[in-house]
Amino acid sequence: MTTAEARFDIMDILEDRGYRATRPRHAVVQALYGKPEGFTAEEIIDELPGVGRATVFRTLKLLMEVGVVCKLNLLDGAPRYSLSRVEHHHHTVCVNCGNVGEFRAATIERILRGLNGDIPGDVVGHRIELYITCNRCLAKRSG
Amino acid sequence: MTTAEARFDIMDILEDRGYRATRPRHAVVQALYGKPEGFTAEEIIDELPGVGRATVFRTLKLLMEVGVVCKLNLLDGAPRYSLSRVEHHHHTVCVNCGNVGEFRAATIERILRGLNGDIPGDVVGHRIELYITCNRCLAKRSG
DNA sequence: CATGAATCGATACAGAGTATCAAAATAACT
DNA sequence: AGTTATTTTGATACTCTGTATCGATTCATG
Repeated sequence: MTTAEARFDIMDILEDRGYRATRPRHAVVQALYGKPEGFTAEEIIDELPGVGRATVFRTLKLLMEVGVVCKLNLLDGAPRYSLSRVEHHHHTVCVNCGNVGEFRAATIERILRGLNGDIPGDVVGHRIELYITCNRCLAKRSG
Repeated sequence: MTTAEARFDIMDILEDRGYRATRPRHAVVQALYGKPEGFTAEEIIDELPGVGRATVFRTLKLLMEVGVVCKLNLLDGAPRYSLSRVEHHHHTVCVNCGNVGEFRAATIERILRGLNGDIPGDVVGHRIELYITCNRCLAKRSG
């Protein structure tokens, strides 16, 4: 799937859910494609001076609602967003530079489902974050 | 371990690391023992009018540093703190009432360690949150 | 008890996100 | 195309969570 195609896919998802495919939303979605390793809301706001601050946050919230954007926290709690590439996944977060990646681990999903009896309630979801030092930061450090 | 003993343990941990066992810190630590299911910073601040806002946050940060308090986020991102009872653990968070619990799952730790080859970097830590509807909320809902 | 370091409280500030609301864009319907 | 109803937008003020600053206080030590 190319970037352009993917972008229109996302706009289609919004329209399918009854949201309008407006110019500001297009702008935000397009900006996200330049951020394969995660981004902050402020980054997007700065890159799109024509789009209001509130609209950027509203659009990110919308995209999270429809499942194409995830929000996560760096180790120090700083918020970071990430465009989802695969359906169900979890995140690696570099503790050094903050870059975000995705990974899947079906075994873990299975274990978490099996855990249900040990948990005082009904499991409705989960979140896993792997904190790493990414290869780029490792290289920089040794080089 | 009783509450009182545990409380002094925490103060000991602080002293062992070179921090002073002051009256405000005692007050915060004691307050946490009344919150077995998690708490917000604001709750503690309100309960301890004699302790300054900044000091409560400073103490929570200190306690996180020495590993006896964890900070986590509800599904909506609202921050919540939790006193740790066991060494390495993860959290259950009720999506309805926000109560926090702990669980351990050695199998998952093992899998995550084994994942190292599939991850573009060095794994330095992880975080797992199980979102649940807790038994109390289930009971309320059906009752 | 004097001295210096650690800690405190008050307060101002910062970062991230939301509420409000009038104006603009869009869709739907003649 | 023109009118109307609805959604969305941008500006701005505000909230919430936490931090920086700084003079005053407390504490450990000699």
